[in-house]
Amino acid sequence: MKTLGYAILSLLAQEALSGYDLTQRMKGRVGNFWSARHSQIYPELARLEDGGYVTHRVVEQRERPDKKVYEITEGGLEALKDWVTQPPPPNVPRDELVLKAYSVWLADPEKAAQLFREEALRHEEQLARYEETRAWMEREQGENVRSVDSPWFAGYASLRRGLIYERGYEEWCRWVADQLEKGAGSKGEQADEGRDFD
Amino acid sequence: MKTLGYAILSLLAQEALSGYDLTQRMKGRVGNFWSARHSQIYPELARLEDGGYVTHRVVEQRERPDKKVYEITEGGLEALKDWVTQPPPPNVPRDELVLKAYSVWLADPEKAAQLFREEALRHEEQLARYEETRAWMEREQGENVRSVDSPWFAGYASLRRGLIYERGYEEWCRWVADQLEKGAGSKGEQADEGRDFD
DNA sequence: ACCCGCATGTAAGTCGTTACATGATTCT
DNA sequence: AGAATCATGTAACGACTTACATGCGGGT
Repeated sequence: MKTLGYAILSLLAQEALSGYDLTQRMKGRVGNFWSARHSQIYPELARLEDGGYVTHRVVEQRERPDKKVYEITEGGLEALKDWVTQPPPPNVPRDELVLKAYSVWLADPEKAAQLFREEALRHEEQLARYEETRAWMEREQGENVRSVDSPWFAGYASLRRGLIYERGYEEWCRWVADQLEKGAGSKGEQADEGRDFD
Repeated sequence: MKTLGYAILSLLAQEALSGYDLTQRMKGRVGNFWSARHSQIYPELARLEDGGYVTHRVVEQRERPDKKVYEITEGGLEALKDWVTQPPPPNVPRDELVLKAYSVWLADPEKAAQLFREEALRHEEQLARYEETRAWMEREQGENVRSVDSPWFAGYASLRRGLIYERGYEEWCRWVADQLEKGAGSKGEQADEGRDFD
């Protein structure tokens, strides 16, 4: 099974969901480090059902179209459990901004600094959203968040990765922007201060 | 043009290279946040040449097969410069380990802790490699590294992203592993100490 | 003789995105 | 009447990976 399948099972392990619900979740918590569109989700659900990992029942709704609610099976849960502790294949992150940084020596420093300041803002905003979620989790789910066998702990753990990631990203963007602004204007001018990063 | 094209131009902006050379570079410095195989590189070079971004000349070698050495053109350099300061499309990082963390409540805590310790080691090692490169850069290229119009500065900047990324990743892995070990053995047991992350 | 590094390509297959397609119900 | 949300699918296309394919020269 591919990773998308496990991503879906991860969500279904917590609650029964329709394809539509799953699509919404894939923009949220899980989606911060794994996203998918409905055009991927529906066929994958069919494959999962084929493999016996999930089952569905049709729920009729007044005032809404009918929906198929998927539930994880015993087999699905077993497969998921096994997968969790298997070492993942090495991950080479792709990041276009870092690639741009690699060619930033060619650019106008002021324009480039602006780009990195804007990106810093993006990540600051995302960080703020994460912090809010974190505060809410600790306030409302403080005990669950510390129980390693609770889904809250797991959600909190992946959220933490987001926090660290965004912090680091923002810090980096600002550092690049600072350097570009320091060095702008006067050609080849060096730092007399600026002992950083230690 | 797609990102891969700019990745190649980024390297050719610093020196003329063959497809084979580019393939090697794509596992190295640039490759830490953008990688490609030779099967992608050769066709892309042909497209770049078609678009007038690069030219090649055949270099005959004794004791080695002949090679095509590619050089960036004026047009290629302009395109690259323009691209550098354009805001990149939003980047949703995919990370299977974070996904595993999201389902870690289902797993055996000891086994999971082991997984995260192993991953922490991976990132510690990568961090050490980056630190080595950084030390070398600062020792041998101290002045260039601080000149925003030098390729060394650009290389240093992207390296810094790697350093921050790996530090954050390692820290996160260890935190997850610690939590799992703390909570292992006694069911639903909580933290009395462990005020962390503030 | 065989494998490794240099060197350059093509083909098949997988994964993901964008676009196409349909239809109900609620809100403005 | 028209847009927005809920709801489920398929088709076409693009990017990337793995595998196929070839050939020279040097080291073991």
